[in-house]
Amino acid sequence: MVNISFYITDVNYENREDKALVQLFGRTIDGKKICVLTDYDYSFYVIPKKNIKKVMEKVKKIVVMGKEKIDFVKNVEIIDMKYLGGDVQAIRVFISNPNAVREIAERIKDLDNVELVKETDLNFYKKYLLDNQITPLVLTDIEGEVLLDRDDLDVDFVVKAKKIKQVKEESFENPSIIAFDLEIYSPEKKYPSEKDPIIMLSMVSNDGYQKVFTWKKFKHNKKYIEFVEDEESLIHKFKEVLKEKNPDYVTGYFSDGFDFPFLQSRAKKYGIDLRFNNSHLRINKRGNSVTAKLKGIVHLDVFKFIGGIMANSLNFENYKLNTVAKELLGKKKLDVNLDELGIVWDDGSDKLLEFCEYNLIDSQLTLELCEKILPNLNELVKLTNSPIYDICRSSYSAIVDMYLMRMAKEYNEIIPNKPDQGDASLRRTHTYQGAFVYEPKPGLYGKLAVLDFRSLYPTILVVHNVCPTTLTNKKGGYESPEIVLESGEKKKYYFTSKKEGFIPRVVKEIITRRIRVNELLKKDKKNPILKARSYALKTVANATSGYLGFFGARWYCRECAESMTAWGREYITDVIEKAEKKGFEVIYGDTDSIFLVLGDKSKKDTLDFLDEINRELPSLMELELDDFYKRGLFVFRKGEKTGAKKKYALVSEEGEIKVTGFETVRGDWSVIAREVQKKVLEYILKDNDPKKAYEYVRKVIEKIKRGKEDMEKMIIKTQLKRKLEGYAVEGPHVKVARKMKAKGEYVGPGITVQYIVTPGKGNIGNRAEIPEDAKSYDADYYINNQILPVVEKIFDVLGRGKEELVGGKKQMKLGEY
DNA sequence: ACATACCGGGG
DNA sequence: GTGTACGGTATGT
Repeated sequence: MVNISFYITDVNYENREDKALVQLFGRTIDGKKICVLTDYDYSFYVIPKKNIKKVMEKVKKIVVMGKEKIDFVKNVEIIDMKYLGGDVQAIRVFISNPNAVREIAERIKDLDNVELVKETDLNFYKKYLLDNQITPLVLTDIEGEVLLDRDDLDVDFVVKAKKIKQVKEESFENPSIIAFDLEIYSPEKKYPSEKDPIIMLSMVSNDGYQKVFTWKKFKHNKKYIEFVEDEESLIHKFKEVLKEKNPDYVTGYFSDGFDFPFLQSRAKKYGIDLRFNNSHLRINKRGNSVTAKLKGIVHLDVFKFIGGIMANSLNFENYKLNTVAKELLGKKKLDVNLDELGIVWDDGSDKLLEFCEYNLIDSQLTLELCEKILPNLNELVKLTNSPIYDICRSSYSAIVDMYLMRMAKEYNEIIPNKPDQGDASLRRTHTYQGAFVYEPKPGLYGKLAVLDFRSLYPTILVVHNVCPTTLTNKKGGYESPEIVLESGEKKKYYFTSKKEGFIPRVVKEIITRRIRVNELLKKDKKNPILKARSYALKTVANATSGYLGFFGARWYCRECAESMTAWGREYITDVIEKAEKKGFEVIYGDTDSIFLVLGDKSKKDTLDFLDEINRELPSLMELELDDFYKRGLFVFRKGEKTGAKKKYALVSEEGEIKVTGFETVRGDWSVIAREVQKKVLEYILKDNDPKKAYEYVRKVIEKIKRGKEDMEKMIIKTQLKRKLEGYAVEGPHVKVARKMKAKGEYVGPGITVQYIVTPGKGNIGNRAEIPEDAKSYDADYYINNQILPVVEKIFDVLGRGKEELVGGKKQMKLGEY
């Protein structure tokens, strides 16, 4: 028997003979990599209509034929539980083989007097963590036997655990991390496809290890560069280094979507199995979302988390590595022209050094970003009891789901099932009235104050006890504002005040914990762990309210969601009325925020108004000052005279631009369109010089008309997503792809098609040409479809129509203005 | 008007 | 092997 303390980093399971074993990978307190194996019987609940003992006897006897052996119910017991707030007597059913759960559950559903079967739709490792209330990344004590016959696992030792306990709060603080990044060879100005080889691989770890592996020799004096024979040995190197260093985490930027899938497909070419802990590198494709998973070494894709969960609060212009590194680290990528990589590689010149450095820096930045987000990941892990791998890729609803399930276990609540496809799509068709949005008057405004409710929906949920478990027909408790249903019928919902609902209770816990954390944070402003904790608590609280109306939610409750938005509308409109009574000009408001034009009011008047409102609000609710702003721009709705909701730009007193709702021009637009949009926003918001912006655009349009604009800037790039035969509707890029194929170029899914729209009549597709074959561009197309859509909304507000902009000559579609 | 296809991140 | 991403826009039919 040994006693060991360790931190769980990764949770998996393996099928052994007659049952599944949970595998807990982690790091011991003295730094050894460990895999702990433990028995676990999947358990779920059966709620009978009546005759619980009889039903239990029948359940006990169920036997099903598995692939190789017979599966049966291992054990049953009667247990008092709660389900959606009510007390129930349930049968708890234990099964050793998780693969048999679904079939046995189906058989039970067919028995007489069975009302509900619950908790069968959770996968094995999640269920293990929930049932045993195990939190990953928290110090875990085990007692067990060391196994000596498990060479298949790449760890320092393997232990079969008899007892597992988590007693201390201590969490895993110093994981070893390796960041990696690939560079791919590609012919000039083409985005690489999986037919192209990997030519560089950088690996950087937080213990100081730094390498760039590449297979073309050139002169250099850098220690970090190591030459290898060819692409094949480069891939072997990746595997070797990862096995040798055996880090807790391996990280990349968009490595779920790019680096790992690419590595996998190139490795396959050479018959290399990227195998860790007796398991392949697993690439999971679902729709457009790809994940890459290794067993025992946790893969964290920095982009997935920053561009997913964190993006909501960060609100960056985009989530490219360069932008994110600039914003979060104050560091930039090395500025090289990647279009030249292929040429430089073919030349084999010393310029390759620059690209190696570029490759290295990408890994360094990724590593730093990973360390930066680690506190946030850790706090969410501890809040939800989910493995960090899952948290890194989770949606908001998944995080709430996990948090509620974890709390359900603490409060003895049976977890509701996820809706099946039918239920989910039915829920999807039910819409309900959302938040109140005050329609802005389009224009450019000076001196603004923005106020918002701190966690409006979560506080409403708590204050009015909104929960599927408290929803009732009886009056006397909390009565929602009047709600207009889809049918036009008016209705109110009631929530009892006699008992606290499950969700209000757990959300209140979060809100009060966050208030406490924020108090500590005031004294210790830069503490990253406290910051991350506050952030995690806020994230979960805010997402819970949306979750109640989310079709895939376990604790779905449309009435709750409807009531919450109704109360929200009441609170915000009330504040708007009061502000107007005070003599403030309200210019805009959305859900939980209001925008005031200060005019002759002072900042102090604003703060006094805030105090006044807060004195009247229930204690948990609070209206806060978001900030004062120098200027704000509100634009028209497309083709209408009214203001567009959720679309505005503000400049802070420090001169920082905050843009909301303006879709920044994407990669499938021409360079010229992107350039124009960027400059126009800058001229107007930063320099406060609309005239300059206007003149700038006029000049660009002139230049385009004269045919003098750079052809390069007219190139539009679109990815080919399927085989040419697979298209029912052929867009311009598909037609161009056919031309490429006719010229003998490789054409297949994944390639990027570039084209320029040339003059002529008819479909854009018929006029789209391969850039090198295009002699001229269609000025009308570029003005009407690329430049004007980007700027017209902004100029409309400033009272300058686009007729002036394009000059006397009429453009297509101009009539409507 | 409706259907279809692509964007994001990555070289 | 978990879930069936998603909201927005342009082009074709």
